[in-house]
Amino acid sequence: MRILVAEDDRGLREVLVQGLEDAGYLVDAVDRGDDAIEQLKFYEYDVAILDWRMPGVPGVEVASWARRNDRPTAILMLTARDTPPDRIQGLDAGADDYLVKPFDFGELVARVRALQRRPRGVGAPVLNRGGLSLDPARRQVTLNGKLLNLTTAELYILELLMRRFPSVVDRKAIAEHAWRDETEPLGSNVIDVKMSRLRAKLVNSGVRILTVRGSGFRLEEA
Amino acid sequence: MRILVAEDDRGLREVLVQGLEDAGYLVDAVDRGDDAIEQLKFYEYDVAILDWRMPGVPGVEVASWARRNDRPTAILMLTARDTPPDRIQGLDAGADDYLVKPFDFGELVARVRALQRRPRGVGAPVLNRGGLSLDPARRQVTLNGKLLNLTTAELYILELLMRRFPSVVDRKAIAEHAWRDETEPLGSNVIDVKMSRLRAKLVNSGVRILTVRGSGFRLEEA
DNA sequence: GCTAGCCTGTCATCGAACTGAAAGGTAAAC
DNA sequence: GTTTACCTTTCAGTTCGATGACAGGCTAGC
Repeated sequence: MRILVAEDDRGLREVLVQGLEDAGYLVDAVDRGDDAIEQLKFYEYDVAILDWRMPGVPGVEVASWARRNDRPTAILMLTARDTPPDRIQGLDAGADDYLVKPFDFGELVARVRALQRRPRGVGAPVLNRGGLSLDPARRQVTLNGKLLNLTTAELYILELLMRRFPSVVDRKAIAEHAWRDETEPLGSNVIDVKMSRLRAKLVNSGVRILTVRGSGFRLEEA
Repeated sequence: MRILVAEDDRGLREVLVQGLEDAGYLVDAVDRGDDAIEQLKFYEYDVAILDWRMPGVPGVEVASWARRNDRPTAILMLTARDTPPDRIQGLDAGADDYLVKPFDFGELVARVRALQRRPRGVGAPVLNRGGLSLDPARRQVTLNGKLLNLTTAELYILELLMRRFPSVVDRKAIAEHAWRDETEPLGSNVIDVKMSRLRAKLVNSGVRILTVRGSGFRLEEA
C-alpha cells in the first residue's frame, strides 16, 4: 500500500511518515503542492494525504488535478481551520475525505483504511452513529432511513460532533466549523440556540448531545 | 486510433505526423489553434497534441474549449518553457499531460499510449437516471424514449447534475460548467431561472431537482 | 432582409425558511 | 444560597430561492 504525504510543516510531516510506515504503509513525502503533482504523475498511490495550505500549489488544486487526470488515488485533505466554503470547495475539487487539524492519529489511520477499501470517486464516506446517517456529499441526514430536515448550520454542527466522536468539541471549534466568521457566534448564545434545535430533532435517534460544562459538547450513543 | 496534431512549426509537425503514422495512428494535422477547434468539433479524436503557442488560438484555449464542451479527447500539451505557473495553467485548462520541448519522440509515443489507455476516450457513455437518458455526444435527452427539448444551458446543467449524482452541486460548479464566463451567472439569478425552467421540463421524468439551501442543487430519483 | 419564434438574462415580487437577539427558566458548581 | 453557565421559546428581521413577465438578440424560414 503506497501513500503520498504532502505537508509543509516539517514536524507534522515526520509524524505522519513515521506513523504510517509503522502502520505498514510505503510512504513518500513532499512539502510542496507542485511536487505532489509530480509524484502523482509518476506513481500510482493508493492514497494521497494533502495539506490544504502548501507552498507552490494548494492542496485543493492538487486534488482537482488528480481528479481531472483520473488518477487512481484516493485523496484525504488536511485542513487547519475549516469554514464551510473551504470544505465544500475541497470535496468538489475531488477530495474523498478530509480531516480537521488537530486530529487523532488513530483517526487518520482509520480513514486511510476506509479510503483504500472503497472504490474511488464516490464522494466522502457516510458517517454513521446510532440510527443516524450523515452523507456529506448529499448534505443530508437520515434517521433510520427517514430524511431529517436539518438547516445548514445544524448539519455542520452535527457533522463536526460525529467526526470528532467521542471527543468533546469546544465552542470555538464549532464556531469555526459552522460559521463563516467564527468570531460572531462566540459573543452570543447562537450556539446554544442551535444546539437546542438540533437536540429537538435528534430525539430517538440513538444519539444524544451531551453538554460538558465549561468545555463544550460531545456526542453520546444512547 | 485517431490523433489530432496542432503545431505551427512545420518541421516539427511533419516529424510528428510521420512518426505517429508509422506507429499506426490515423493522424490529422493543423497549424492553427482555431483550426484545431474546428477539427475537434467534427471528429472524435482519441488524443490531441497541442502546441502551447500557435497562431489563432493558443493551445490552452483549445484545451479549455475541449474540456468545456466535454470532448472525449485526451489532451497532451507541448510547451517550450516549463514553469510551474505555465504547467498549472495548462493542467487547469484541461490538459491531461504535457511535454516540454525538446522531447524524445519515444517519450511522446509512450505518453500518447498512456492517454489512450485511460477510460475517458472509450466511447461517450450515455447517462441514465430515472426515465431520463442523456447522450453527451449527441447532446440530446430522451424521456422514456421521447425526445426532450432542452436548451443548451439546460442540457449542460442537467448533465452536470447527472454526472455528479447523487452529490450536491454548488452554484460555482454549475456556472463553470454551463457558462463561458463563469463569473457572470453568479451575480444574478440566471441559475435559478434555468433551474426553474429545467424543472418544468422534468415533471414525471422519475427524477427531481432538489434545492439544498445555501449549498446548491442535487438530483434525486423520485 | 423581414418576420416569427426561441433563447437568454434581468427584474420585481412572493413566500418560505433560517437566523440571531432577547428574556426568563433551569441546572450545576462552589 | 448564590453565582455562573446553559437551555428553551418566542419573535422579528433578513436572506434565499421560485416564478412570472419582459426586452434584447439570434436564427431559420420565407
